[in-house]
Amino acid sequence: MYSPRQVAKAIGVSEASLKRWCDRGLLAVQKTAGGHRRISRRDLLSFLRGRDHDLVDPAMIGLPAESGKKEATLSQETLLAALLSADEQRLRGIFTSWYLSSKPLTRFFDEGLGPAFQRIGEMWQSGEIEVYQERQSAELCRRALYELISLIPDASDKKTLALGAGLRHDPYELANLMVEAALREVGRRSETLGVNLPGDTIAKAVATRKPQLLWLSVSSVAMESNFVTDCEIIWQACLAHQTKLAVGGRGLTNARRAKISYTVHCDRIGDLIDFLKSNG
Amino acid sequence: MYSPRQVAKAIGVSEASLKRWCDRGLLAVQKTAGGHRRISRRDLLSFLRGRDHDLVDPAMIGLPAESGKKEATLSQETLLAALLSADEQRLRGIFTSWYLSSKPLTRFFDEGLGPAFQRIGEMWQSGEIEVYQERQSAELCRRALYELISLIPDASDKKTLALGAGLRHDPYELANLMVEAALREVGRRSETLGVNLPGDTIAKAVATRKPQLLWLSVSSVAMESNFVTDCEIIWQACLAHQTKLAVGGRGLTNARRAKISYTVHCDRIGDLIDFLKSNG
DNA sequence: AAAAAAATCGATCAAATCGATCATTTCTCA
DNA sequence: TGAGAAATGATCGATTTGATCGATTTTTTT
Repeated sequence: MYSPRQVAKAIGVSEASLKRWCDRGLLAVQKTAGGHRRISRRDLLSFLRGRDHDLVDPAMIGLPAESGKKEATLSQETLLAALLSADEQRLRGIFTSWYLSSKPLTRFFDEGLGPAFQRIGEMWQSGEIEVYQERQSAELCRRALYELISLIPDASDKKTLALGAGLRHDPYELANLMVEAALREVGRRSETLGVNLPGDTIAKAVATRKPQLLWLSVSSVAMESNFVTDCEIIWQACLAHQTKLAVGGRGLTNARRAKISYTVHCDRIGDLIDFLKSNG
Repeated sequence: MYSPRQVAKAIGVSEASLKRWCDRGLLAVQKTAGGHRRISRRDLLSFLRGRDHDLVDPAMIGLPAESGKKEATLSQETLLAALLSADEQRLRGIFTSWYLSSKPLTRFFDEGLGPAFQRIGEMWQSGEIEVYQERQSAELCRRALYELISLIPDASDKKTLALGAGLRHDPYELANLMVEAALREVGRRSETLGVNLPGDTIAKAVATRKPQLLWLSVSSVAMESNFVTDCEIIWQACLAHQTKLAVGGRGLTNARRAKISYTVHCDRIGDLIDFLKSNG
């Protein structure tokens, strides 16, 4: 069951109008004991059909609107299905409906999308799925993330800048995009430099752009010694420009962490956001 | 979604005229439950594309100031400047303004964007710019291309499918996105599998999805022998499923071409589109 | 279970849009 | 060129929309 606010956001009208439509009988509603309107998925759909209203996304049905713990696991299966079947429409629907639910994106990333891609990675390595399915999933996900980012209003805080980057031989872009979306959600200006970058050019970027934060995503490390050297160069640049260095990612094992310097380590994207909230 | 007033101001006509155009079906509209007209961005842009109205006030509909179609020129300097300064807004403006100008996207790609990136590649290798600038340019370009693709109306031809892919150790994604946009412009359904793909999984994708066309973009080749083997595997799969194999890209030298089989070689994206027009 | 936080209620009001009408401008073609 | 047709822009009262308010209900936290 959806609340008037959710439906209003989903189809891009004001809450007031939506309530009036309900009261006029254009959209069937059920009421709670206390008199609050609740709209069932079926009624919403038949309303959209009848009005030819494929406004924001008809795939809003993709995600249950219930709250509770079932939702995380549920959305994971839905997510996996959409990703593996290369169903772009459905995937975008899942993204936007999460965004519209006003729940923090970090939860979606840390408990939904991240685990889903971890699972896809396992399936790929075990041969359950084809490599191209993994790649196309990532491609679709990237598109959905770009769309999501564009949905989030521009940063309120124009001054502080956060940069995201990935090191050499580390092609996993999604983490950076998720971080960008999460940062933008909390009103930070954020840009993604890209992946597969040598350490010294990241250091140059820090020197030139002088970000308040640099986010380094580590998913795989090709050569251990290069990794440590790159991190050291970056760390020195961050020190020189009062840039905070946040590191994280599946590839950042404890052993590797011990060898490098950084301001903060974040296992999950939520950790990074929490860190920013408490440290300016 | 835009209201008639916003759109009227944006293109500099009276509200009354705009409403009449909607009612005559020249501009697709959706109506709210209360009967007010709402115009989607995509519908508006495809309307503008077919007529010679210019965007008097692009800001009215949230487009970058450079979105007027009169400004659609193929100035490489402008493109380069926008890319190297990481000016996303400006870049998007250049893209949309070209799209609105009704000139074929292939020209924009073959004479504008492609050469610009060739130039950026040279600047990167000669040390004129930093690696991160090259990567961020590509990142911004990817975003602009995604937006462009989403602006082009859905494929009219639902049946035929074209797939795009890049081989192992070949991370250049932009070509595939440009091809996807160009194919979509001429009404073809098109998907991008991704880059850095082994040959056998591309072959599997052909077997599973049975596309009418497979586009293989070659920008760099790491190991010559792998390249030839991969191409052969793919070619066999294409033969088995009546899939046409189109190859192209800067990395496809004459020497390499001689060693592989394919249906057609395309130096430019325009060549690929021309080939499709004459060969079903 | 109680308290705190968040969401929704119903009502009101200014602003925007509706459809229709009419004068004016632009286009078409003899 | 000039008459008729067609499109445009301006205006009207009626309706719809979006924003806001304090009071109430729902959800979350303690």
